[in-house]
Amino acid sequence: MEHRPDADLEELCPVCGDKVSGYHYGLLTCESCKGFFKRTVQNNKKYICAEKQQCTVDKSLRKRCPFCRFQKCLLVGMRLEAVRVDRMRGGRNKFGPMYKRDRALKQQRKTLMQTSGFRRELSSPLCSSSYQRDLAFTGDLQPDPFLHSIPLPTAQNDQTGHQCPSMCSLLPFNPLSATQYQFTSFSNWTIKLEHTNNCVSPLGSAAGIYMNSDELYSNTPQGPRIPQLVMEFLRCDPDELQLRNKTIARLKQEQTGWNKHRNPSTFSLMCLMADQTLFSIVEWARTSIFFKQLTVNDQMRLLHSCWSELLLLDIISRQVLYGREGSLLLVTGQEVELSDVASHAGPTLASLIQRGQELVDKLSMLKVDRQEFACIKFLILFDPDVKELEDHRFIEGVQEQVEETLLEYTLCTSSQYFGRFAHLLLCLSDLRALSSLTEDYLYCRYQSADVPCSSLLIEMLHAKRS
DNA sequence: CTAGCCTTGACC
DNA sequence: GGTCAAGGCTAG
Repeated sequence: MEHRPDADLEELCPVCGDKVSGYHYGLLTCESCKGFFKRTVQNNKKYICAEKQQCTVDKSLRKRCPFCRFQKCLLVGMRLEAVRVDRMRGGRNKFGPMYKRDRALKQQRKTLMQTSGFRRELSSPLCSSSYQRDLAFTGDLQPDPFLHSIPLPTAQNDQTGHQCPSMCSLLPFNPLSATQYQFTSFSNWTIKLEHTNNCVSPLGSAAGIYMNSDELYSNTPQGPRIPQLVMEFLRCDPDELQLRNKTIARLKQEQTGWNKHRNPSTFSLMCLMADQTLFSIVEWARTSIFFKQLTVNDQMRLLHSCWSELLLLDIISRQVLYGREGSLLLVTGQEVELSDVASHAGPTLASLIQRGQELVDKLSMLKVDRQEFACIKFLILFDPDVKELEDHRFIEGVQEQVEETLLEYTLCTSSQYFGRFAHLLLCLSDLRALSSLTEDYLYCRYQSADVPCSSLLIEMLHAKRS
């Protein structure tokens, strides 16, 4: 891809939307906002807003309210300290390397977006309808002995009884809606959602997610410098052993009702495991950075939109990280031979398993690690294309931030392999296509009354179709 | 006061 | 010597 040095200038000024003339005081802005910011800081100007400090700042209205204009300059990340106290002209300041890095990142992202077709509208060409119709739905994974023959492992730290609440009740009412926050400090991270006039930020993104530049990376003495946000994602990640124990406890509880009649089908067991995994996914999201700042409505919309992608990623990442070739590692810790699974599945399910396995192979070849899976989960969750979001801008900002973080991480850990990020995005496209097919399949099974009732899985299946 | 253009000078 | 983000200048 050819590099055009003036490609930056195609962007719009984050303050007023005018044409960008270059990097000024920390980020790409237009000439007039550069001048305005300089005059304001150099002359220590104090403005007053005649309205409610919420004036629109765009190219035509930027002169109307300097107070709101300056607030917006700070909000988008213009740096006070880039204005020189001594007024010395020319030369370079400490932000030089930052501008350089930002240029490289922007260029790389642009290239990757163009080449990988990452955006959802460009991906998933096989989604649902046409492809699904070609695969005749033929029903069941036969109730076969291979799963039942493996004793359920013993749960450690046994969990107490299970309830099956709906997702809404799992997401507690959030007393402060996102837009009501001024600042929400979280670890080293600050998510800024309203105007404020003192922030520290290198290259603030549109959502206003700010970090202290000294705290961008973890300080591991050996090995690659891991971006701090990746460490935060890892911290949010659920513990595999806990999930295993919860699932086993749930299955054992369900088991008490089985013996009276006959064993449930393998498919029903799989649904129960998926259902329990969904609970853990909701719990993960609910307690995760950024997500817990959203309104409950937005939380529900995001989860209803991406549950199957997260569910599949959970299964697939387990195979990549802990699995053995030729076998399927279940969330319970049980291992079943893939050939057994495939031979008992109908053609639709067999084809889904086949495609899933191909994705596992791809990701295994890439040696995708826990850090990358953790980032990908956030990429999936914060999907700005979801309809009717209340805080679309914030969600879009998180998405951009996570993309940048994942790109940085891949460059840190495998600089010799430049296309890693693009490969990961391509795998994500595959995952999206596959999850859509899987949803269709599950919905068919649900309509045939094959999916066990009163489960989160069913709530999710309904959500997108209602 | 605004904003477009000019000058400067450290860094590559 | 070229680049480009600082500060400076000035008509409107």
